[in-house]
Formats: sequence, structure tokens, C-alpha cells
Amino acid sequence: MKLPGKTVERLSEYRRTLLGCLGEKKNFIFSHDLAARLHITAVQVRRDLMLIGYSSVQRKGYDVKELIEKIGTIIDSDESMNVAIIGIGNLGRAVAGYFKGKRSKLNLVASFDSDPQKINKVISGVKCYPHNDMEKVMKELDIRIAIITVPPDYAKEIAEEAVRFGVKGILNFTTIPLNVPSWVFLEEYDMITSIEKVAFFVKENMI
Amino acid sequence: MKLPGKTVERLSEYRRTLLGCLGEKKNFIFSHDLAARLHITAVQVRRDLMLIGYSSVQRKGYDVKELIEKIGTIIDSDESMNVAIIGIGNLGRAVAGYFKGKRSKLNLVASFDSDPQKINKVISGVKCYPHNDMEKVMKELDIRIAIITVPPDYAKEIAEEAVRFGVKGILNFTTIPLNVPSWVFLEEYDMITSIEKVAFFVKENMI
DNA sequence: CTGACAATGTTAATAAATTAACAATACCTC
DNA sequence: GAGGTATTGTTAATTTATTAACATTGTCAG
Repeated sequence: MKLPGKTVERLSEYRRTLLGCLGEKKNFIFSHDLAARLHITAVQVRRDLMLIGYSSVQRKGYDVKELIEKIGTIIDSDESMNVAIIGIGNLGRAVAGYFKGKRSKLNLVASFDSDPQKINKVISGVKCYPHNDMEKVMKELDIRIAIITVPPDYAKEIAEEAVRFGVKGILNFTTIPLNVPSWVFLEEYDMITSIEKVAFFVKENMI
Repeated sequence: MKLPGKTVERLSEYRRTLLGCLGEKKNFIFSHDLAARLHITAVQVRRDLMLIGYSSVQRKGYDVKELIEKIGTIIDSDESMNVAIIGIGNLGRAVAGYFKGKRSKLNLVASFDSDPQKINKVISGVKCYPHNDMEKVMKELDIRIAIITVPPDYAKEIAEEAVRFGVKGILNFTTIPLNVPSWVFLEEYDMITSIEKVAFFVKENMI
């Protein structure tokens, strides 16, 4: 199914919001309510759900459980997919934390680091392998997604290795933009940019 | 100066790339070279620079030093701006790390936490104050930007407090979408969404 | 039973962001 | 110094994303 990137992002957010609804025993939800929880418009919600072909129970809103499942059929893969974090420093551990207790199709199965202090220990719930074993471990565990949280100087090299060892998607948290072949999906996030952006608009608002 | 959000983000990236150029003694750069380093198009670079009114030395490309300064006059504030990190766990420390050794108009001047183990210690280069002192410290230090890296359950409350205590911009790294008054600039980043997005497109590419 | 309503799904309009196109211009070569 | 070239700045076109508009439909009150 061909979907705009932004819609995919929102589907992920819808699902988490809906899971929250289940927690509060809310079994039906209106588009405007779901929208309000995410600070977007109801039209956007309806449009996104139209794109994935979901229809509500008229007049009662969306069936929360059903919609969660529907979103799952769209954005989840059929079998689960293995993920590794490369560089298990502060940021790596923070990311690992997000996986804890989540049952989803995404399994965090390994982390890599070159610090001997960390190697072969379980850190933030995941075993840390030595950088030197990346090839073996990545192939054995069939790792498809790499989250790169290494210091900037190593980023390029690590990314190339990851690609060579079979990774099909990369989430890059370093400040170094990466090159990857076209068959690898790359998502980059740069914190510094976000911080400077906030600073810019704060400044502008004050003028 | 009124600029599209995306342009502001790229300006921040241009500047960092250009600083890298200075490091390698490269004093002039062509639009296509700068573009290549960031994996965007040369047109985009030229368009962005047009918006901020910068002109190159014809045929020699952009003067790196000059452009760095020009970008500074656009995105930096005149005086420096104080920043605090709320919640100095793994993620908070990772963010703090990005400030180290950077001389910029943004000063990370405080962190807050409620863990007694952390309070009054210097963590990742910044002093950690108790959550209870937020009002006093934020007002005394004139903190304008808050980076929220607390556990999700506290996010809303923390954000409200930060706004009440004078913050004008928030960068929210929790998975909880926040409400803020219109005069506060809010930027949100949700890691889980990014990860799920990567997983989705990996899946799609494989089909 | 029926009229009013509230909420949806969808098409059309608008806005934002990116890319293409191209004239202008300085430099280099011969 | 004339011609060719590489690069820019800018306008126009395209694409993508968001918002508005509205007909449709099931539900409920009376």
C-alpha cells in the first residue's frame, strides 16, 4: 500500500493514542476526539483513515480495537522484524528503553559497541555485542533495521557496514548525513537542528 | 524575517556543514557541493540562501566564513538564550552531550530531576536542580527553552509548569503530545514514530 | 414515523514545499 | 577579446500536504 510518509507517521501515533483509549476503557472514539488528543484536525484523521480504507460504525465513532488492528495490518510487517542499536551510550540506552515492555512486531535483539566495559553485558534489556562481531551477529539474527547512535566520527563507516551486513532500514541519530543505496530506507533525525529551530521561532515570536 | 520551518532546519544544517568545511580549510563552496554533503539538491540550497538574501562570489561559490556569519545573523538571537533540560535520564544526558564544547548562542544552564541521587550534582556538564526549585531557578536564570525528557506520565504537568515559569519554547521528546499556549513554540519528536516509519518502508520495499 | 442532528467519507480548493527551467554573469581559454 | 562554460538567482511548474466544503447516512427525540 502506497502511503504518504506523513500519514504513516500519524498512523503510528493514532495507534498509540488508541492503545491509551483501551486503557481507559474507551471503546469508541470520534475523529474529532482522536484529533484533539494529537492536536491535529479531525479532517486529517478522517483523510488518513480513508487512505487505509477504514470505515467507522456510523454515529458511534471508530471502534478502537478494530482500528488498532486495521492500522496494524497496514504498518506492521507480517512476521516480526529484528532491530539493532549500534552504539549503546546514553542515546542508545534511551532508545532501547522505548522497546521495553512493548509487544510489537519490532524486536530489539542486539546492540553493538566497542567499549570493552559494555561488551557481552545486557544493557537496557538487550545484549551488547562487540563491534567486531557485527557481521556474524547481524546475519545470524537477521537484523533488518539499525538504529545508529554512535559518535559522529564513526557514523559513515558504521552505516556502510550495516548495509553490507544486510540491513534494509536505518534510523540515523548522529549529526552526520549518511549515504545509503536506494534499496535501504534511511530516516535521519538531528537534535541540534530541532533545538536551533525552537530557538529561532522563540526569537521571532519575541520580536 | 519570516522563513518556512523547513528552511530554518536546513539553515542549521548548512551552518554545521560549513563549519566542517572550515575545519578542512575549504573556504569556498559551490551550491551543488554543499547540497551533496547534505543529500539534497543544489536548487534547494540556492533557494534557501535566496530567502535569506545571501549572494555568492560569482563563479567561486559561497564564501564559507561569510555564509556562516550570515546564517548566524538570521537564526541566532542577538544575545544568548538559556536552555534547560527537564529530566536528566539517558535521553536527557544524551541531549546535554550535544551542547558540550559548542560555543553558540544557546547555553545549557540547568537540568532538573526529582531523583535525590542526581540533585545538586553536575551531570553531563550541567548542574541538576531539584524539580521543586524549577520556578525559582527558571526565573533566576531566565530560561527560555525547555527540553523535556521526562517519563511520559509527567510530561503534561512539567510542560505546564515550564510555561508558567516563563519558558517560550519547548522541545518535547516524550511520546505524549503537549498543549501549549499560542505564544510558546512547540516542537515535538517521537522516536517510536520514526522507528515504525522505518519499519513500514522496509516492509514496503521488500514486497 | 419523520425531521433534525451529528458525524462520516470524499471531492475540491488551498497552501506549502520541492523541483525544473532558464536568463544572467563572471571566468577561463584560446 | 570572443566564445564557451560553469554557476548562480529567480520565476514558473509541479508535487505533496493540509484544509474546506458538502452530500450522505444512521440515530435519536418527539
